[in-house]
Amino acid sequence: MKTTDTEAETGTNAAPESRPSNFVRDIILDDLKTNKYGGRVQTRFPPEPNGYLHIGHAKAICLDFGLADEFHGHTNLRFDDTNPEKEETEYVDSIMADVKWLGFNWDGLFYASDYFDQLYEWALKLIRDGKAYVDDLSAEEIRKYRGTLTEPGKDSPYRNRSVEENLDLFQRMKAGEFPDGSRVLRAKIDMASPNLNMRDPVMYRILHAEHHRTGNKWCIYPMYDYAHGQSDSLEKVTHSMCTLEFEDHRPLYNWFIQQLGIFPSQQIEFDRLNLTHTLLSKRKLRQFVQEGRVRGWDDPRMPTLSGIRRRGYTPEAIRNFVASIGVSKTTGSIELAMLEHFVREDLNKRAPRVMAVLRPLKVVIDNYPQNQVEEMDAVNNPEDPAAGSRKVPFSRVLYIEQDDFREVPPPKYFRLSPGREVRLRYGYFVTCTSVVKNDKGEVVEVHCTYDPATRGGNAPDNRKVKATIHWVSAAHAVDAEVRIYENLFLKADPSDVEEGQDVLDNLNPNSLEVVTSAKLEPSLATATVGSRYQFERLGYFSVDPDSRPGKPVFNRTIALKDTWAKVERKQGGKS
RNA sequence: UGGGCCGUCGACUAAUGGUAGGUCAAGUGCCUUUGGAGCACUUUGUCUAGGUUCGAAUCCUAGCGGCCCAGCCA
Repeated sequence: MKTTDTEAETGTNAAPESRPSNFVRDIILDDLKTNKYGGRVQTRFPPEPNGYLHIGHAKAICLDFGLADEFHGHTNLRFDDTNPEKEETEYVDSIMADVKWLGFNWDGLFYASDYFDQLYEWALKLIRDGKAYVDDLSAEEIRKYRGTLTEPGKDSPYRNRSVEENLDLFQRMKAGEFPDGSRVLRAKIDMASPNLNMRDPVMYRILHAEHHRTGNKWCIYPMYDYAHGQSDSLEKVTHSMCTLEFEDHRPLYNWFIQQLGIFPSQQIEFDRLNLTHTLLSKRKLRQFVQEGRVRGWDDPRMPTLSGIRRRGYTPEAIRNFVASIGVSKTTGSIELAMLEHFVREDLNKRAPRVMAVLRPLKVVIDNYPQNQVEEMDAVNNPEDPAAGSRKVPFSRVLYIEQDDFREVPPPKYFRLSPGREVRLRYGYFVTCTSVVKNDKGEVVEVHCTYDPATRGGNAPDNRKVKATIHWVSAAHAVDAEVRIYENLFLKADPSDVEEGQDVLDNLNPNSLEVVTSAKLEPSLATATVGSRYQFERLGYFSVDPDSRPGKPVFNRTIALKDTWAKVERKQGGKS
């Protein structure tokens, strides 16, 4: 297993000693010390191909691959494809693409369905050993016989069939002699166990369904509990990490391995990722897609890896985020702000700066020569001198952001207003002299004068201005569509719903805002799909695949921190 | 109300019987040709009650609180 080194990774591989410890690493360290597995570390990432991967899976991926990597071990990608009714090749493909994008390469590529023959042989063995039996009870009867949380279950009347009869029936189940749901194969364990998973769990069910890989070869399919541990064992997995809800399954995981006398993989459970303002449920996400609440699995508002990739998040940011949140067994919820911090941190280092105006307000510099155009020098990235500089055209008519002008400036507002001088970034100092309004009284044009001595943005007399604002030359501007996203959920906990409502009622109706007439500096005319920029003073933006020649489409990845917005909020909102 | 797991700043997480620390968030100041970034500083924490111990966030007991389990899903 190796991580794929992407851009600007030099020196960011933190020294192992500075890595915060966690209980999973401690277990591995201990196993290494006691030579439990001959010094070997083998993990696996085992998604079911029934949907797209989301940020929660990123935690598992980073853990599975990262821990193995740390101890020079190996990691397999294994598709847990034991339920043909839910699984599709489309999902297999997207999962592989997402894992690679995150920066990981698997050693072995496996499918639980690779093991169907072996699993079947092992089932025959368990039957012969008197550890499994065919049950004719219906699903509902099985539920009734199972008992409850507080009452023990009852043995099925079919529990004590002879080995011969069980063998015959199970082989005929496989041969397709019985309809779906008519019989199951169950492990014979303990109907009175306080752990419901041990009350004779179902091993095989009859499903006359086409499997995305094995086609119609099988009409009986193993259950998760019967397939997972043995799959781990077959791959000689040493540390099988999964989420907390499988804790109660561990005794069963161990039981099958023990009865079969096969390689003893060990299951270790950790807390799944929960993020505020975010829903991480494949089922719900699928519903959003199917009901058209979002544009697809890769809608930039989705917490899927394909969604956040399209939005402009980087794999490095996600890996840093996951590393920072740690691993434990406490059930909690991480603030979205934490994720956003790592996205900004990474983008700040790598994203070239450009000037773009989202909501244009026309500015005319009255004393600037009518047809003059100057090429101003602009730094591409103040965080990265190697990024160099570019030329940006300056002329008499410009666009600035509507927010950067106020006819009546509120307290602490430093930007342009009548009589005030500000700096046009990389341009000149300009002073507002007058405004033009439409019949509704709205300012539609601002007139200024400039000081020719301040070319580039510095005054020879050292006078200061309190604000620097960005601009785009009207004659040179590239028109663009910009999509601005808000959280899909305004509530920190999306599943906190009123009586009789569901999460869909919590969906933020304003999660997408499309700005159709943004003005970009001309260097952006050739921006390639997927490339990321900082629009100065606004945020980070990336080029969407919907872009067409001459009409780029940008997604706002995330806004810059906005101290003014905070000040304004404190003052009681916009005036 | 049976079983399992878990309780450390607002959030996440470290301290492995010996100085309660880090990151995010929040706040203050400095700096600034991005009200960005950066730098410095600050606030707030061991669920409760007993016990063991020279010493407890850590071990024990009880209580309280949270999460998970009654699919022929994973």
